[in-house]
Amino acid sequence: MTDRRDIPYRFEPTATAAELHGVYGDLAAGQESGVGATVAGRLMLRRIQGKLCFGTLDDASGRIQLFAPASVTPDYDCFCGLSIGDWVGATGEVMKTRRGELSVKVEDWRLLAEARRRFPDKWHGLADTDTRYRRRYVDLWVTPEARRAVAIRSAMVAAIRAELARRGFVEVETPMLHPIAGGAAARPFVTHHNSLDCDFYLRIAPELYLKRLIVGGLTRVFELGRIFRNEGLSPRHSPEFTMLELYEAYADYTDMMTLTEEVVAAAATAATGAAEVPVGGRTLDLAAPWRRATMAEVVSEHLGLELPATGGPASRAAAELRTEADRHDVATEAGWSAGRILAEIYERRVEGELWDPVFVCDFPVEVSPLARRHRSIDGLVERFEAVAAGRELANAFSELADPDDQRSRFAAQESRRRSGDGEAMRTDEDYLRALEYGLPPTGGLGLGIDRLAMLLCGAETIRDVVLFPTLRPEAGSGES
RNA sequence: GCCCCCGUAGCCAAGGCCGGCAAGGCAGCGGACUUUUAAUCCGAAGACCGUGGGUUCGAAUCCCACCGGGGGCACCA
Repeated sequence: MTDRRDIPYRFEPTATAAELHGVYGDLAAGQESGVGATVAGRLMLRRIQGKLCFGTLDDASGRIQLFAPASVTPDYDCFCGLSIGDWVGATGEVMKTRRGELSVKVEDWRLLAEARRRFPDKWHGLADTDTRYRRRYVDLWVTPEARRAVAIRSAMVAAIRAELARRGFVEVETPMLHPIAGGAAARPFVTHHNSLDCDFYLRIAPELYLKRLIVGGLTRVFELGRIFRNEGLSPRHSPEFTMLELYEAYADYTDMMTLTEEVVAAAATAATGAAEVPVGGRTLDLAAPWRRATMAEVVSEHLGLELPATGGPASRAAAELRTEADRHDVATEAGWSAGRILAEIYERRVEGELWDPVFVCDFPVEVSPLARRHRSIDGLVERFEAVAAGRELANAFSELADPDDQRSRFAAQESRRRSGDGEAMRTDEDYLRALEYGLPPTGGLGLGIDRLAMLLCGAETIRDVVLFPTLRPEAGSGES
């Protein structure tokens, strides 16, 4: 008759494992439903009893047992000869075994794909991280957390899009190939376009293009996409990662705080069922509202003394902060303002200690070349970083709209670049031209999607929320 | 770029300090078994011990270099 090794061109499952458990979970042990179903998936376990064979089939939804008596199952010997890892489609009555395991009685079956390579140990799975990342297609079958991370991340991103759509934001796509790598301080990847015969940079941020769109009259825009930074790898850094950036006309950074805490809490609830998530054995409560504090406040709290936030490089405030920096082993440079030193102490010694979500507000102007000057404090800008579980989640500001101020900020960056700072920003003349057409008051926000996914998944490394992490290419072709 | 740790069969792994025939389990192969749940039982097999050098009568084990991974530092508005 039919050759069971023949692979069909299409196959129609009528139910998933989860659906069958939902509908027939109440069957009594040993009971037959009288209803047939067709399931498909990978055979992950197999128990042969002579004239009776049990298999465990995994599909995207979960697991279902295959119950195959020799008297019922066609080509029974072939069925028993299936390997762990083979893709199988099976049709038959839904029933429960005497021991109460919901099963499909295999009255017909097809091999859908052969697993020529042996699967990892059914109990211990994959322990070698290198293999897990390089062969994610195997890892996804044997590591439940890997599948869970995919589901959580997907639900999280969907919820973010839904929240933004509900608020009237328009999703756009701006270039990834940039003639000038702008919008952040980072080293870019360089590539070359042949027919234009010029170099392009993979974007390090979409910021400058999105603000051009605010100038263009799109008053609420966002982009959710990959950006690239040619820098070191770590459990929190990947050369390519996903960023949400959004811009809202007529809004300032306080509006961005409200938006951030609401969107993040909604995403957490949608993805994990609660705004409280377990992270490293502790609980992180992401429910709004989050604490708001100035950088000077959080640093003062952490060091246990009142510290100033502003003052020129020669001021008493700067001297006082430099003393504290030295005391806490934070390196500073001559010529730094009080705010710059404060920011350095914050980044090196305080940020990692902040557990509950907090908006750390008001950064020094020198490290924020695209943010608008603070409305009441000289030397600072209206900017915040959202921090949770010691990790930076988001960065936002009241956007700098004044083209003259922006030009002088770019000039300051250029002079830094001349003195050897490879990450300083370049002047973007077209962006200045856009500002000269008029950018209304605007609030902008950047949110690290991978970092948030890490929190929601309880992941210790960014590689666990990225399907195919960047690795050095394999030298050989593979094993066996 | 620097420092530390790891690499033993398709997978999980013992052995490494203190050099002497490379344990065990899963998967795979052969056999038994009609209600199993990591099925069980019997049998046979499977290893350039990451790669290349060195020390030694003898190296998975000690030393050096390299490759790959992990962690830390630096870098990361």
